[in-house]
Amino acid sequence: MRIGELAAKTGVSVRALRYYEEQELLVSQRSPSGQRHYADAAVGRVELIRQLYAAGLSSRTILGILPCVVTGEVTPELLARLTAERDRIDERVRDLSATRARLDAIIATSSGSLAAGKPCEVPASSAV
Amino acid sequence: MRIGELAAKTGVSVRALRYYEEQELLVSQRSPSGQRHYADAAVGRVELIRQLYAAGLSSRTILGILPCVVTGEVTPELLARLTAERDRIDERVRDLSATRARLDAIIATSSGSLAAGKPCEVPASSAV
DNA sequence: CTAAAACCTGACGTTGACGTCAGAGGCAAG
DNA sequence: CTTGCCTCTGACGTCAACGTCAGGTTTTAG
Repeated sequence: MRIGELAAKTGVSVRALRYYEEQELLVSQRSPSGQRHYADAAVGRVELIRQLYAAGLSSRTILGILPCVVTGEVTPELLARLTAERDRIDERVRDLSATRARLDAIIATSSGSLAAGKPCEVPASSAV
Repeated sequence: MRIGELAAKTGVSVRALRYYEEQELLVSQRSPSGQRHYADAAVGRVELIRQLYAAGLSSRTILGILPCVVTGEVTPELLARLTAERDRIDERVRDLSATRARLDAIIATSSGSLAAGKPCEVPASSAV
């Protein structure tokens, strides 16, 4: 398939796909005229790239761990990198959960108060 | 306290603190000569700002919800905003957890294989 | 055959949260 | 008083992940 079709299938812009190739995250076969052609597997590949971007990894980092995610060939060094990224994600989830709890506490108390027509109060932990 | 001390206490750069003020996230008393002075409460305030930034909110969004997080005064509109941001965080946590699981699966199988000296294999869900 | 649609490369523009530098003023210690 | 650190206000620089535009080629539909 050509780049437009891949873009349509993945919901990623054509520009982004060319950017991924520039970053060596994605490869393509070139036709004699220079047009990019992709195998069906490219769809999954792009989705994987998007997922890792969404997890906050940079293109540089993704480039580092992509080979082993794709092939399963894992050197001890790659394993360390994977573990480091997993731990970073864990930490991020903890941070997000803490923030979520903080917002949720405000939502819970204030929506209750609003419903009851009472003045709003908020837990001391939020008072700054 | 002056800006350098606040920076030291919060681990945030002086430049960042001035940026927060520019974004109206943080206020300061000015001395006659124009120097910024902060109350002790500013430390907690800066930490709150950092937490919200870390949760992926923009300065614009933080500006929108800060008043109610601080004072607990919540209008229905603010409540909607809070809820929207909480839901965004939830979604983000789900995405991150999915990615984490994917990395973890690779880590688990490959580290086992490495220990056993066997060739590495990876779950089909990861093969792209 | 021809026009539209898709593709190419190259290069500059964008956005957010600051970093960094210039030039000038403020403030406690010796 | 002056040395040295802190602070001030601009204002330009940075970085990532693309967006967008220009100018030209290729493919496809009729």
